[in-house]
Amino acid sequence: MKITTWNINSVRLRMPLVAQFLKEKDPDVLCLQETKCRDAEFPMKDLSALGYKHAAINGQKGYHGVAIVSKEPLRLLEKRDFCEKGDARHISVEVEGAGGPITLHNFYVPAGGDEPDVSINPKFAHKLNFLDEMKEWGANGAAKGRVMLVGDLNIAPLEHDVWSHKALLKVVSHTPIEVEKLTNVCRAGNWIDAMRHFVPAEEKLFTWWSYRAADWAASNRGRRLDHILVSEALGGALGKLEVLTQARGWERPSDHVPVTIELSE
DNA sequence: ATGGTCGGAGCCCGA
Repeated sequence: MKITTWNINSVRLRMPLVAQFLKEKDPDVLCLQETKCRDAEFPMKDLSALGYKHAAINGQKGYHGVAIVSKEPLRLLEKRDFCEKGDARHISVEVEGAGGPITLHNFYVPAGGDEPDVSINPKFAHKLNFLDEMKEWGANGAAKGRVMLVGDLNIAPLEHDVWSHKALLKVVSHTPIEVEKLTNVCRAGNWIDAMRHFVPAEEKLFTWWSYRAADWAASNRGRRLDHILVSEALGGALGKLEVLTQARGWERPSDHVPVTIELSE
């Protein structure tokens, strides 16, 4: 089974790229973040025509929004309102894997604004609170059984998850406090970093490149903001990883690229 | 030395 996570930055605008991706890579399940539209505006007809007839959608007007689409049936489990702000940042489903049902969580963690200081930046405080709640949620049983957590976590935790560790120490997404919070999330749920299972920690690994660079590929100032975590029970099922870096060079791209994992069971 | 660019909404905000 192939599962892809992709921050699409407006699913309506990017639907031609989604179609191109699905035709080329043929994943079983696609998890999207930043869909930026209400559920009624989600391009379900286009996706259905591509063979993705099953969907679980948690959208809102203009901001955030997550969705899971699939070739095989999905069972909606929850749309959890972390931090109780009414943001559409989580959805979970059950999907049938070769070795039994899998619980799949799709997250869009708050970006956190520009200033890494909770006393002057409420968006940063929201991000840290969101991560604390994720930690509690994982510690209280969410990571038990066959569970996968994917999405844009808006944190690049390791030194080689950013183009320059030193230059980004005070830049939101790579500050020590955020890295510590995400590390605590992983510890509390015994989550396995599936991407780093395949790519050694000493190797650069990015999923996002800013729109502000004149030439994203030449400067290659990327960050690994998108993640795939699996519970211990799925650790042995990890088959293959593909980060589709070239998608950043497509016509009118998202600033994030699709990340696909294969599960053997 | 510190902009630079997107998307969606509606002439700014969030990323």
